[in-house]
Amino acid sequence: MHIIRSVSDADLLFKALSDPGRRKLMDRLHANDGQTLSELCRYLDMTRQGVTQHLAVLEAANLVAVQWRGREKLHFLNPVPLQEIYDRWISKFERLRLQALGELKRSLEEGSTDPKRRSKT
Amino acid sequence: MHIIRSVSDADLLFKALSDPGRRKLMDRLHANDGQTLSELCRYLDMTRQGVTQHLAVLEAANLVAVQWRGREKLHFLNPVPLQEIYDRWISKFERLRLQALGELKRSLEEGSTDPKRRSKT
DNA sequence: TTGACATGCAAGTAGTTACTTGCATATCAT
DNA sequence: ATGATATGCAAGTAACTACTTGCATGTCAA
Repeated sequence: MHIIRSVSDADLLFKALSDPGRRKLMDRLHANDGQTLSELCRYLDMTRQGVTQHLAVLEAANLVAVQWRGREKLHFLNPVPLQEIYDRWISKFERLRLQALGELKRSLEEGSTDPKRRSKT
Repeated sequence: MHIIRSVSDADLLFKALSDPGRRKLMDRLHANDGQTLSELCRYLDMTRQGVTQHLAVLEAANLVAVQWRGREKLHFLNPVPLQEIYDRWISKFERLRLQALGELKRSLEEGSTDPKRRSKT
């Protein structure tokens, strides 16, 4: 008995990026934006339907936008959601990282105590 | 018949971040680093075992490090892998984003053509 | 030493995900 | 018009994920 799952923007975004095939599609579009479905199929070892479904996930996460040209579907990257990941997740933890680096440096200079292993006094 | 799934570092990392409960744990640790398992359990509406398993995924992705103090298991954030996401995924697409902003600005100033919707001539 | 606390390990399960196959539809070129 | 191309939609399935329950183990405090 699971409770219902959240479907926030962040969820769609991280879920979309959690598959190596989808990340590969992002990479291929980064190398050459605006490719058709058939073109993108060449890079992945699966059926066209599989690729279609992966692209649909990327679209749902707003990482890829499509534009029709006749019978062809062109795919374009939208880098904005990635920036949101940075703002929400990377930059927030950046301070912590620099702080940890500082502590490491300091403890190395002082020569002894590991900053994480201080006793409970 | 699936082929075997990749288990690269990037995969562990994105998979770890793809669950809202695990992201919540990261947030709680960000607010207060070094909490025990029992403390972290208070924030999530699931059994201790569920939380344990989520923390194990974060550990496997190297996002959380543990340290034992008697019978208590303390959890500490490691922000370094997040930086790797930035280097590999965000910064790479940053140029594209700025470029798109520039094109948008230009096309707004010129007043007419949407840069993505140019005809095939 | 005993009981309460903090945690681990193993097995079971419902729901989700990542595919597949098969068929239908629209567009382009001749 | 006809065939080749580009794609969509629906249903089926194996593997995976996110949990749960039950029991075992180690540590602390009186």
